[in-house]
Formats: sequence, structure tokens, C-alpha cells
Amino acid sequence: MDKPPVKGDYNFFDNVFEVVKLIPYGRATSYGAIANYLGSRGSARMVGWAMNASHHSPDPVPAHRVVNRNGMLTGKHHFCSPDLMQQLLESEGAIVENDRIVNFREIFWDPAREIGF
DNA sequence: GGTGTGACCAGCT
DNA sequence: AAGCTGGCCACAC
Repeated sequence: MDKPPVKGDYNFFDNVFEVVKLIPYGRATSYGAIANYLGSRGSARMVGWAMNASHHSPDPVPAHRVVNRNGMLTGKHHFCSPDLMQQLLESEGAIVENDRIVNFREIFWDPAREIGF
């Protein structure tokens, strides 16, 4: 009912940022999980888009904790360094091999299950 | 204002 | 079994 003082509606992006920032240490989630939490399964692409905008976000967004459904570091190329994402994940205890999180299933963090519930 | 793209996912062939 | 296409919504030109 009120128009936001800022141009456009960054609600979607902000929502994604909030969820990503809520990811605990040593955990990872997938784009689809966040999209599903937001209420749209098909909006998974928007989540990835939001990550791209995370660089414009005033607060640091642990985008390295967000990977695709297969646990593959598809967006590693979008970081300052392509190895930065893997380094961060490994630094948090995740086992990354061949650009893929081996124990992704173990560290998987579902917002709809942790927060939504 | 329309078109294209995009760090995806799921279904169909 | 694997590969391709469609679909979804928001942003940039």
C-alpha cells in the first residue's frame, strides 16, 4: 500500500539476501531451496540473479554458501576469484572437490525447514 | 515499453 | 541413462 521510497521493488532481492545471511556457519543451501522458501519454485533463477546483485548489497552476503541443487559451485566464476568460493567453503569445513560439495547433503540447510517451520 | 538474458529446476524424449 | 527444452520472475538496454 505504500510505495517504497526507493525506485523499484527490491523486496525479492532483500528477501534473498536475508535468507542467505541467515545461513549458519559451515552450512550451504541451494537456489531452489531459497526460491521455494520465497514461495516460487521456478524463481530459482531470480535467486541467482539476486546473488549477482549481492555485490551491490551494503552488507556482505555469504553467496559462497549458496550452490545449485547438485551442490556444484556454478557461481564460483562470479566471485572476485574463482577459487574464493571453494576456499571459503573448505574453510567452513565443507568438502569441495571438482567444484562440487561432496558432503553437500550433510551441510545442506533448508530455510523453509529451519526458518519456515 | 518490448526483448533478452540469467550463479536454476524439473520434466520430457 | 543422458541430453534438451520449457518455465519462472526480475533487471538491463
